Amino acid sequence: MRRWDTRSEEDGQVSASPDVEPGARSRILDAAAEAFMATGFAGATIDDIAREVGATKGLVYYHFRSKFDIFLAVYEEAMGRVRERIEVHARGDGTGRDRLVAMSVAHVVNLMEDLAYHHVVHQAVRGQVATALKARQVEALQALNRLRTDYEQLFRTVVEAGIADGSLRAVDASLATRTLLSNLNAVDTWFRRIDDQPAAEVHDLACRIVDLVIGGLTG
Amino acid sequence: MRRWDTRSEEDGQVSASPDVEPGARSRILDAAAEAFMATGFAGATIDDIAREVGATKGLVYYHFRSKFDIFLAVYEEAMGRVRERIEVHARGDGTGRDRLVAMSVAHVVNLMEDLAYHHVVHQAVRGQVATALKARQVEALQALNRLRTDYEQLFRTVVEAGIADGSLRAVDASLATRTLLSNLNAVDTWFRRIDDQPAAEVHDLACRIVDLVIGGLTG
DNA sequence: GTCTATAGGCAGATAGAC
DNA sequence: GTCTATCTGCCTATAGAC
Repeated sequence: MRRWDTRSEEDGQVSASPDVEPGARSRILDAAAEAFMATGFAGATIDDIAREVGATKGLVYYHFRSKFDIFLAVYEEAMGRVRERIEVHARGDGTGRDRLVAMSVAHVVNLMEDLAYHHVVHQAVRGQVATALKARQVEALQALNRLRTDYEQLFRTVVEAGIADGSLRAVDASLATRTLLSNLNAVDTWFRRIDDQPAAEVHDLACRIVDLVIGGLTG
Repeated sequence: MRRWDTRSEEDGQVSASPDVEPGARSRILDAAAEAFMATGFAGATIDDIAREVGATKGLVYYHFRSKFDIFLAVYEEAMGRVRERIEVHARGDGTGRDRLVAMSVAHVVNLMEDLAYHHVVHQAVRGQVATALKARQVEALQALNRLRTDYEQLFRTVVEAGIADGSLRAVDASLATRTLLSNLNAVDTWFRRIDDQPAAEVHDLACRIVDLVIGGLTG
């Protein structure tokens, strides 16, 4: 994937082993995601981000051209991660309903684990980003929004399959998909991960939520 | 209810007849809600709000002490309106499910009609407000958050009633209520009212969404 | 690569004219 | 009541030292 935001090329490939110290770029992205979640894109300052990293502005501007470019990079990272996690479940040979449940659980687990990144996507989707954008930034943003639409399309295909094979009610697939995804995303309103909360607990909660969202409240 | 935000007392009571020109205060609140929705609390400027009203900063600061006080006033207005609309449906003699559906439809219709006000509540709940707050502002915010909690409690009571009378599945009432409300609120992510969209159409859409949220996707 | 210093602009808030 | 003018501080972004 093309990179629009980085100045240096130092960090081009993902670290091979998972337990090496993450590069400055990754740490900045993590810190930025947290800051954007806490006070919104406009409310977060570069100093906030730098402080969270344990550095100063200088570092941040060495790695990114502007605050909005950081936002774009977080957005891209978020979409890449969630897409990768969900895709496997979209294929598979269960009923539409089975696959939809698997995708939904994976989506919610990812949301819970990457909560701050998810919030950034949320802000992007809502369009709550208030800067005078340069042409290349508009382009990059649109490209990411397209990824986001493709992602929704993936869910829609499975919803349609479920209706066709009788494992889901015959509802309006378009409205149902949009409602489903926004319902799943709504978890970010109230969920806050407790320190050291075990993965199994997170997974269990995600399953219960998906059961409520897909199964409904009625018997 | 105590007023913390207004300097003048001119606008103390709501206009008796609905078709008089709304006062400056109301127009500022409407404009502020729109601005906060568009770019977030931090991103919106007082000049944006004033421009939308067709006035200048001076007017805004005559009616409100600070930007955050405007935010509080919008939040209060939003909670007052939605509470009033929902309360009647919580009582009534139907099953828990019937009442829950009625409340949910009313909630979504209100959300669609007061979309911008709803977004402000959303930001408040997420805590995406980034100012150094004065003691009296913290107090006011907490009071409104309490109203918000009470509102959720109203739904929870009905969910519990529905489980008790067998009209709803035996789910965890606390998680179900939180999920239900955040699902309903998630409509604000994608819904945008089309100009002059008739009320009947809005109501119909709300019913279909509530059917999906409460009834689920499975047969 | 990372820091310090600072330029430059914007926006919240106030004072005072009308 | 509403406007204009202005103060003030903060925040993005850059320049240049180390």
